[in-house]
Amino acid sequence: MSKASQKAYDEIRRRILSGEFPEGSHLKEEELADICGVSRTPIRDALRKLAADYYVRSVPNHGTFVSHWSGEEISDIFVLRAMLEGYAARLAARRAKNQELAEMQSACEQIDALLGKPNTFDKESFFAANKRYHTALRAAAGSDRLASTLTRLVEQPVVMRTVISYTMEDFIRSNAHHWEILEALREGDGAWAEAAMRGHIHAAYHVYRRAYGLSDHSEQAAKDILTL
Amino acid sequence: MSKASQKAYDEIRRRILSGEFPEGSHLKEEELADICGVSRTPIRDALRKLAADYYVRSVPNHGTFVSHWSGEEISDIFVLRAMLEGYAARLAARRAKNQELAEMQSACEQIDALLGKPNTFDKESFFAANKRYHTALRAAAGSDRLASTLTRLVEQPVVMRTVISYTMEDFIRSNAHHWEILEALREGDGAWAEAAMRGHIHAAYHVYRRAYGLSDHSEQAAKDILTL
DNA sequence: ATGGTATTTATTGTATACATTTAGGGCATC
DNA sequence: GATGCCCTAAATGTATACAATAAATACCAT
Repeated sequence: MSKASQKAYDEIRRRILSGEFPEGSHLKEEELADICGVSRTPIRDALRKLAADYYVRSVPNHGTFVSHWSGEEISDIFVLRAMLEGYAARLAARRAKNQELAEMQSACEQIDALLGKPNTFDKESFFAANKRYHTALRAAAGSDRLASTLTRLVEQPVVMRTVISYTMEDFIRSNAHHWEILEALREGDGAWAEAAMRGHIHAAYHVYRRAYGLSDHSEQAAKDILTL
Repeated sequence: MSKASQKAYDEIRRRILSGEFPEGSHLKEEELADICGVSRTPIRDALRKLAADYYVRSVPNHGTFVSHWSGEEISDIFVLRAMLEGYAARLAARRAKNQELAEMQSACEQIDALLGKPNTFDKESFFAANKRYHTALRAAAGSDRLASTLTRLVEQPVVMRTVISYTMEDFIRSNAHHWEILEALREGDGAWAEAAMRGHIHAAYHVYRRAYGLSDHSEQAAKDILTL
C-alpha cells in the first residue's frame, strides 16, 4: 500500500483499536476522508484491506462496519492460534537461524528489564516487545504463508484487550514462557517448543476468559483445544 | 464486492487459473480494464482482493504480479490445510446439522454418479462437487474464521492442478474418503473424522508431489505433517 | 567509450465528478 | 387507519482526469 492508503489504514485501525470507532459502527467513506485528510479513493483501499484483515466487514451497497467479536469467534481465534503458533514453534526448532534467536532473546531481555522496574512498567512497551518476539519466531518458522495467516489471526483487538487485562503475575509468567520456548528452539526440540507455545496461548486465553466472561458455547470450544 | 468489481475479480482469477496470465506476469490495470470492460477503479478493487486471497502480489508503485508458488510454499499449504481441515472435521463431528450432512451426502452421490460413467467423466464436474462437499463440511464446523482461513488457503491454483493430475483410482479413493468422513460425522466421532480428513489431504499432497516433483526441502516439510 | 544526469514515457496513485442503489418518509388510495 | 407506492436524500459504486513515481533512454561531459 502506498502513502495515503497506508496513512488511512493506520488511522482507521488506530481508532478501531482505541474504541473511538466502536463495534458495529458504520464507517462512512466521506467522513473518513475528512478525518484522514485524503480523498475517498485511498479510503476505499484502506477499508478493503481492513476487511481482509477482519477489522471491518463490508456489505455491498451498504458500507463497511466495525467487526463485532462474539465469544465464539474469540474462542475460535485462540484455538486456531494455539494450533498454528504451536506448529510455527515446532518448525522454528529446526529452522531458526542465530540471528532470529538473537532477536527473540533481545525481546525477552527487554521484557525482563521492563518487569525489573514495576513502577514505570507500561503495557504498551510489553505489547511491542511481545510482538517483536512472536514476529521473530514466525519468521524463524520459515513459512510465509503460515506467518501471514497467523498475523491476520493475531493482529486483532482481542489480543490487545488480553494484554490490557494482564496482572503483573501474568506478565511474569508470559515471559517465562518466552524464555522456555527460546530454550526449546536452541535445543532443537520441536515437540517441547510446540507444547510450551500451546501452553503460552492457553494461558492468554484464560486470562481473557476471566476478564470478559465468555459464553457456554465458548467454554465448549475452548475445551477442543485440550483434545488436540 | 459489487457488480463490476466482482466481474473483474472473476475474470482475472479465471485467467490466472487457466494459465493465460502466467506466474510472475505483470498485470497492468489499464489492460485489465479493457479486457473486463470496466474502468480502473473496480479493477483496483479486484486486484486488492486477489492479493488478499494470495493470487497476486502487489508492490507499491510497481504494480501487481501473479503469484509464484515455490515447492516449499505448496508443501506449507498442504500441511496447514491438513491441520485446519482436520480440525474442522473434528468440530463438525459434534456440530453438524442434518441439512449440512445431507448436502455432503448429495455431493458424494454426485461424484459416485460421475465415477459410474467413466466415458463421460470430466474433472470439472468432480472439482465442483468436491468443492461443494468441503464447503459444507466447513460450514458444519461452525467457525466462520476457520472457514474463511481455509478458503483462502485452498482456493488456489495448486488445488486445481492437483485434481488435474488425478488418475481414475485417485478419484475413487478420494470419494471413498468423503464417504468415510461423512460416516464419522454421523457417528459423532471427532477423532475418526479428523484422522480420515488428514489422510484425505495427505493423499492429495502425494498426488501433487508425484506429478510436479517437489524439492528436498519440501520433502522435509511434508514429513512435518506426519509428526503432528 | 563510459559514466552520470536530464528527459521522456509508461504505470500506478489520488482526487473528483457522476451514476446507481437503497433506506426512509410522505402521500395517496383502499 | 393501514398499506402500497413514489419520491427524495444519503450513501456507495464507477468513470475519468490529473499527479507522482520509477524505469528506460538519450545526451552531455569527462
